[in-house]
Amino acid sequence: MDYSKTLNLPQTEFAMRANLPQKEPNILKEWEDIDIYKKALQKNKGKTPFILHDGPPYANGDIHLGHTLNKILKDMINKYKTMRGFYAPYVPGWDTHGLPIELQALKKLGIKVHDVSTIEFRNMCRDYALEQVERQKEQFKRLGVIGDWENPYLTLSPEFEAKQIEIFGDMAQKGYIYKGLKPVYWCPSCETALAEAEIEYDDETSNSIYVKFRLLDDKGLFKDLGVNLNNIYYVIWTTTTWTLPANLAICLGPDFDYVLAKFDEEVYIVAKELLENVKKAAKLEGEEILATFKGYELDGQVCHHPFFDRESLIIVGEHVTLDSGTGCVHTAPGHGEEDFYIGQKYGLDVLNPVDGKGRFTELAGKYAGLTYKEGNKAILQDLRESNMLLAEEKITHSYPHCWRCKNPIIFRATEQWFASIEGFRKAAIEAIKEVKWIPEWGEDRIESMVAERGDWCISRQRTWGVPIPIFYCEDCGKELVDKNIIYHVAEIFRQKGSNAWFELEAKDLLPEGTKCGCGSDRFRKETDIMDVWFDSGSSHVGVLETRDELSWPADLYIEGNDQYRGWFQSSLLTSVATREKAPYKMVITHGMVVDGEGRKMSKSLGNGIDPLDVIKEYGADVLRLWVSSADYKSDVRMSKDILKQLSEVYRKIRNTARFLLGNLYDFNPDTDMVAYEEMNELDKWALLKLQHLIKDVTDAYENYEFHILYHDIHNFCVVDMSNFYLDIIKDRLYTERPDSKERRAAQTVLWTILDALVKMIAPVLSFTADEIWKYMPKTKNNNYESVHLADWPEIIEKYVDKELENRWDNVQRIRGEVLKALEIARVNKIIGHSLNAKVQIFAEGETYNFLNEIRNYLETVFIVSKVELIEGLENAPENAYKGEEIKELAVLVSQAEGEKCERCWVYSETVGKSEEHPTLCARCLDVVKSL
RNA sequence: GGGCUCAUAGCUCAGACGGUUAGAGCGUACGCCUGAUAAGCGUAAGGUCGGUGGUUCGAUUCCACUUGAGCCCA
Repeated sequence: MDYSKTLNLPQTEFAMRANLPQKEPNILKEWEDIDIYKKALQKNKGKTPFILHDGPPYANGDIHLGHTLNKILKDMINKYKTMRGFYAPYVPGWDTHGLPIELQALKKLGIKVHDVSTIEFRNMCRDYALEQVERQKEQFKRLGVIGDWENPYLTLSPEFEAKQIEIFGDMAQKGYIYKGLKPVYWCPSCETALAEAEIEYDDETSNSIYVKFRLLDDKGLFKDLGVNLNNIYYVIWTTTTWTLPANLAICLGPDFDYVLAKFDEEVYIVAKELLENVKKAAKLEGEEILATFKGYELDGQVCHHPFFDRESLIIVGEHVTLDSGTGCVHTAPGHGEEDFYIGQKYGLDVLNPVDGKGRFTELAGKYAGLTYKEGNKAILQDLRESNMLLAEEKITHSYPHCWRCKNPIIFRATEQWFASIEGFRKAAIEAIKEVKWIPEWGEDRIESMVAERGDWCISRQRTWGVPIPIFYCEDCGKELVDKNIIYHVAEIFRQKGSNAWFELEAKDLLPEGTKCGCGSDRFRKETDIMDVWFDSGSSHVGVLETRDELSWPADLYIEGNDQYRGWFQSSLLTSVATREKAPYKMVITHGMVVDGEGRKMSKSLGNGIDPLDVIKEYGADVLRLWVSSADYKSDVRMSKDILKQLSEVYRKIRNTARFLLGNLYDFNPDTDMVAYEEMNELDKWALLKLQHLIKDVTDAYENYEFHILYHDIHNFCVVDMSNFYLDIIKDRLYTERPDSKERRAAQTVLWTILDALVKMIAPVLSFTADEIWKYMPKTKNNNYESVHLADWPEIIEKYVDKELENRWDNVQRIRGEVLKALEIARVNKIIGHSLNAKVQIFAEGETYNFLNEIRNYLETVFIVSKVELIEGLENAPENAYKGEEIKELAVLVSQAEGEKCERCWVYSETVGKSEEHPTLCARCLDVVKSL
């Protein structure tokens, strides 16, 4: 007779092979069909809100692992919060303006900017951006991210633009917006500003010159040197002669040594390390070192400009290097970015003597009218004649060129709009302190960045963006910066979108009857647009304040650590400037995605991994598991090996769930549950372990430490379940009567565990959890369409029995010793399967007493056919295994006596006693008879 | 060059107010099972805690420097 038919073997349709790439899209479809996002919101309507505000990715290109990490983290948080009963709306967004989209749109259509009108071009950019949004949206959805995909936020939407303009208006009213000069890349032949992405580097031959600046004021530092001050010169080095008219300072490295080197009558100040370099260039020798000073000691001295009747200040800056030159850096804030920033610090003017065509203006005095190239020659000649030129050489170096006309470009100060940070810097730093930063060092990082940053240049000489809503009087040229006018423009944008700025004339954009202070009513529009960081930095208002389901401030922002300078900061600045508070209560940062060696992923290294490929091969749940597995506070690694490991872990969790499902095929939790009090110790122990797991996993979610719960869940599946509890209770599940109390008790435990487990993995393995959910038996009042709509598992305190835990810790220790003894017996061919074994345990003292207490569990827990407990170690034969960890214990393994029961595989001397069922043991006989 | 950050077994992570042989799981090797079966179980091997120096009776844990890596800036 085939007794296997009388066993309760696992049955389930839940497939062992996940086949996620095929299955996930169907689950997505179901979510969409039931509108799971709306349902989850509906369920928690009126409960405490939790607002995670999405940082908008840039709408260009396919998503990469960085997006993947970011979006899945957000999704795990939202799903967890939803299950905890929070009202957690998630409105994803996109950053849709900016240069890369301009460039991509042009490239895609194969046209040049001037081929089309501004409006046409802006519409093309918009179309391109929207196309990219749709593309990325599908990819994000495929990751299993749930949110309001039907209605995301876009920085190009009229409502958003209007809000942004209003923020600008509020800042303007508080006096934070001003116009100033700042150097930008400029092509004199195209007469246009260039962005960094529009620059190509090419070799160029230039004059490399060493110029003397005569000392005017030594601040008393050199008075003991016995040198005529008129003979002391700072020597600078430059390759852009034409920028000398704009020189306002000489910058030294604060910690470098500077020498006063005397050659004949003249004394030159240069960095000690570069003296040889200067001597070589100027063909000098035989110096006398009069003194050495640190750069910071010389700070504040004053020189005379080499050819203008003007001063040049000695300053210090960290950007000075000793790679080349003299260590004394010619500083022209109008012609260099570093020079500009250091100039801001020292309060220097931004002198700009060059016009848009690259010609010197009147500010350049005698050179006015010359092009900068002609100026190069004229200035050089003058320096030679006035004996201010110490040396000259020709050098070939890499120099920026315009990508369009291929001509060399210049750095030139132009008028730009700025947001003054000084006005609200203190408030910003106060606001930072009110925010919870994870990791904690984030607070120091952003604080020091805000403390040290310069003013925010918010204007861009571009087309695809939100216009700066400023007008200029046609008659007197004065700009009109007025909150009411700006709000008026905002309202027009709200109705018509920002294209209105380009479609309408100034008078139609202004409130009726607007007049300049000079009496004129004729105005022209500003042509610059805003920095895209101002766009996304306005999202806390543009999104949180415009949607009924959201509220300001956000509970959480979570982005990569590159956003301290980006979105975290731009959001903070616009928020503090207009609302005196941070727009977020908590900020979490994650690291960047790097390869298996910790190196950044790049095309050239060929070490990149495409999430879309991973989805095709493994499925999105494996990516989600990856996100949960890593400690995202530092950089997160990804490689083929890591993927392999993840899929193993996935498999283990899946198979554990599958085994639980397989043994619940005939279990109805509404009618078959066994009360805790009626369970045996082992079952109670399993429930105890589950309580620990719930506690640890919940804590980990609360602390946003997903890698902790990843390990907890995996360890629970492997150690507590697979290796121990599940292995042990197979016998009971399979061989007892289906409806016996013993089997129902085990099933009650399995069901309780599966129910909690599936909920706890749902935020991570969102697809798999829902698949499991579909197959598992559910109680009437917990029968949601999706696990994502279910409630979080609760800890049941009475299951947390410390004494039970100690006892079973002890059982496990003893089991460890027995398993070693069994393994030795296996190696010696005494047994194969552990059920072949009879185990004799010799013990004394506490150990013996304890074993005696749990005597009835021993066969079960060791999964052997027979255990004999014998008091007294001295009774153990020589060949018995001596406990390694537990000295009061020895184990002797032998082949079990009796016959192997055909049904339960336990060896028993009762086998053969029945004539009807000669191959069954007594226990199975009872069961079979009763069926 | 500057600011911030990271560095524990092949992998992902624990750990310690400084103090006995630094833990887990996976992977690997070997074995068992064939009633979780493209599964399951067992045993074992694996680390001079990135390097150097210092503080200390004692440091992987504290300090300094250094190497490699990442982000931002210059």
